[in-house]
Amino acid sequence: MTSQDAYRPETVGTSRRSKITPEREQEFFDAVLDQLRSCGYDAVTMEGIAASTRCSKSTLYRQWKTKPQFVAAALRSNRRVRFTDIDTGSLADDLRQAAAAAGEGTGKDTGLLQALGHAVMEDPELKCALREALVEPEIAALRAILARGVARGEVPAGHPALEYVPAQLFGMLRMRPVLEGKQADAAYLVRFVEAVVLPALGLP
Amino acid sequence: MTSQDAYRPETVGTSRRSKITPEREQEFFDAVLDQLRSCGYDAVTMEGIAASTRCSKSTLYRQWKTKPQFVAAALRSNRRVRFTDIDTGSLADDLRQAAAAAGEGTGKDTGLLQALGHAVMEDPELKCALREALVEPEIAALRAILARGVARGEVPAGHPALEYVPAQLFGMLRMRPVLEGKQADAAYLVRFVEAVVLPALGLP
DNA sequence: GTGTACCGGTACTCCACCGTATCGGTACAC
DNA sequence: GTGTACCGATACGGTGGAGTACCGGTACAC
Repeated sequence: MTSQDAYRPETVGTSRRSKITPEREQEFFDAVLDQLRSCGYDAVTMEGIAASTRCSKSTLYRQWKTKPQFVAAALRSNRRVRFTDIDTGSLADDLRQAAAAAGEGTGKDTGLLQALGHAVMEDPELKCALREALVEPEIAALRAILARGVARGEVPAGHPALEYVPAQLFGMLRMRPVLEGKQADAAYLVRFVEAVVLPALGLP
Repeated sequence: MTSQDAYRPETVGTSRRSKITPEREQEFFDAVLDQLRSCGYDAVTMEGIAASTRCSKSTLYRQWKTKPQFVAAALRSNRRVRFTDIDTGSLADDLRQAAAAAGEGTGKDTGLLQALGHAVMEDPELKCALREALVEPEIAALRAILARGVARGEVPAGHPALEYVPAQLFGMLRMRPVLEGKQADAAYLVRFVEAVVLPALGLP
């Protein structure tokens, strides 16, 4: 009953059948992701999402055939890379910035990873969506940062610590809440990079 | 097995005259833990456990009032420390051995942590059981290893990398399956310790 | 032999959710 | 105005698991 005039003219004349605007669709996805993060995969129910977004179950099932497909679509909508535009010219500073950026979104992507941990094992489509939405883009961006550092000669190619850098960052992000009960914020991750990652790579 | 010291039905007021032997009880717990690891918390059903252990639901509900309490009891039965008896006299060797030991049980405790990730947020008893069964004993043992190294003067007290060692080990254990799709086995973890942890601590 | 207390089995109620079907209302096309 | 296609609401069938209730069987104490 509110945003009915937010519509795209160029899609009207064609065969656009759904009256769900992209903005409305994003509301559905946001509700799914919020619920995933706060209560886990099994707590995401079509009825719950329908109620919290004030639409009907029918509407959801018209757009997505099953719950896993719905959740997968929500994940894909979340695809965004945090580390892509980091390039300070110095590997140490790049890694500090990456750590800070990872700490920014704390409890968001990490929570999704946690929530989907086991659901992923039963639905391949979900697994695929999770990987391409959350895991691979971040890993690729981090590897690019490292490759630039190697190309500049800051670290010798094939340095044994190189391969562990992405897993270390994500691991700390993931494990601090479990071990210490505190979120791994930007300051914590930057300290970690300076105390462990840089020394292991032979950087100041 | 080996639970007589920590478990005595006749001394606990709750257990009346149960005919469930400790060995039989452990069968229940093992079934719960297996199911947890392979399919997640929600996949653990009282009916399923009863069927797979060829007992009746009634029997389970006579011993444990609810499913979360049952799972918590299973977790507590799993309490055992892997790092306690590591003491080679050298911090580097201790850490190598700890890494190897952590890799041994790969996919066991790690799987449990993963499976209970979100269920824990709704049941405080479960959360408590998880922490005291899996998290805190291992952390304490690792900290003891590090403290001995500091006491021997191998690493200066207050070295900034010290506080991250436990989280690093668990983080790698947990993240490699996600990032690379492979289990973090003992060889992988030992390589990690030698490539990252020891250099960060200033050890050879 | 008798009593007791537990075990296994099963049937049951309750409830939540998935996914489908139906219906009235309404925005837009023509 | 008329038609069409979608939306929201709601009701429904089906499934599956949490707990409960009840039963017959049986091991053990005395």
